[in-house]
Amino acid sequence: MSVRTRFAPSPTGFLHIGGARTALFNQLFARRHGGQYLLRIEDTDKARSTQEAVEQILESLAWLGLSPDEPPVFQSQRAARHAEVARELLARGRAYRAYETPEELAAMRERALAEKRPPRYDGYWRDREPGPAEAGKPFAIRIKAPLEGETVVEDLVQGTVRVKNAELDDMIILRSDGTPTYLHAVVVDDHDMGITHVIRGDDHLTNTFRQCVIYDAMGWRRPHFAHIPLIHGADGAKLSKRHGAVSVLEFREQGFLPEAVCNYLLRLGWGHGDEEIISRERAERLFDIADVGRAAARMDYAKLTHLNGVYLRRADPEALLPEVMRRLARGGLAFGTEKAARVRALLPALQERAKTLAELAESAAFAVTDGAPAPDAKAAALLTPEARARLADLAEFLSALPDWNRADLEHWLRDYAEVKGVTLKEVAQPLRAALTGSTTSPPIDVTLEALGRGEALGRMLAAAEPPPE
RNA sequence: GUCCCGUUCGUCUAGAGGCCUAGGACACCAGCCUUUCACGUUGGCAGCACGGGUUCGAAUCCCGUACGGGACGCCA
Repeated sequence: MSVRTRFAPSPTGFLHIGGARTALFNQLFARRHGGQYLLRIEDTDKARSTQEAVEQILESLAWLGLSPDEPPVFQSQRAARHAEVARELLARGRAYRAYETPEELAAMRERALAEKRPPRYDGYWRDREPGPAEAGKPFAIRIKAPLEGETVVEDLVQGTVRVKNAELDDMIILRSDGTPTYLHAVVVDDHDMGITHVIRGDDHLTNTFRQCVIYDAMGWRRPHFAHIPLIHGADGAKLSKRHGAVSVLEFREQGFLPEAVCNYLLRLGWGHGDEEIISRERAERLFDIADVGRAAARMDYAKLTHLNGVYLRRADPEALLPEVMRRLARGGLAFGTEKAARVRALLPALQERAKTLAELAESAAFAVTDGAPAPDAKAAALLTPEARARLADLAEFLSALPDWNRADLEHWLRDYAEVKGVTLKEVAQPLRAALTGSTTSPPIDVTLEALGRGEALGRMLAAAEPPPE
């Protein structure tokens, strides 16, 4: 049987980074085994599910290259089927009608907790026929869990996990309003979708036993299960907003590359020897769910950022250009083709120095301003009266160059420094301050060339003037 | 309260009884490279949670303890 996996988020909010990893593992596992990776939107909770969330999840997955191999299944549209299976279980005597109201059950649970007993349903209606008093009363359908023995799950990640059936109670599979509960809907859908491997967060591990009851009652073959650990924040607690970015789209906004995010997520909880940089293609060949660790991993933004820098350096500058332009334009900088050309010329040198697209755009900003940006404190300190005089002199010297290209510029700059009896650094740093308003930039020859003769000389002369008081 | 799961440098991990005086990566510190910043490079810091077994030999196997996480809903 061909492998089929699925990612099943509920659209009650944005897709967070932990969900993305679950999706990634599902896709990689399916690809590794030549199978399909599907998506099911678990939107049975009408009150909390939103269309915006659905769209955000789809967009997040698409950005990460984790779009499913088949159109997504919407759980809410399968309600009739869920009810049908519940009725079948009832007909087969594997489930029964229970007439307690939600309020009564809540009271029972509270009492149990107060008496320090496990809050389990007592099975009151399990072997009882409804009497005249129940006629017309709403009822929920509960499944009959086995009373003796134990349920064993061979989890691909967690290993053999077993629980005594006495620990299991008869859970509700169909609510009194006819809608299915989560546990029930998942089993029916996974079965109908032909899911062979359920790969999900380990917060579902104990749910698995209860789902097995349904599989067994229907006589359905249980899928293989793999429960992967959750991602935690830097402090070890469940990942949440206060730890920084958690939404996938937030990472995109902050300028992370999808390949870098996936590579990072892959290495979180999984490793292949000492390899750190692993392409998607390679991951599809190497990934084995059995190698995933059993302990929760902590989100490390510093490492993600480093990895992003690696991918950014390797990226094709032309592919990066539109996004950099977009960010510059959004930053309120208007510019035409001439300025765009400067950015393009600078990009290869800039991308070596940036860790994120946000940084990249920021570092390119000086090229599209009108004249040099106002110097920052360090740059201003470099523009001493002496340095300004030198800039004027240097501008005159450079204006005489027959060609304006990087190689010549470097040559003549070195020559100039030697003639003046100063180090190249003493020439380059004030020049950098004049051109970029900053003490850091790509190599000075590259910067000069990218700005173009007119703009570069103009900025030098402007900086040569005494600063306004 | 009951049940389930986990624990190797600060973080992510390699490690499947001798190859481990525990390897790599990020972060951090110091040096080198250098026109700045990055990159690169050299070196450093730092870990098998604890206690018992088993064994000639344990990070690796077993048991307990501690600590962390998760589940116990007519939520998903």
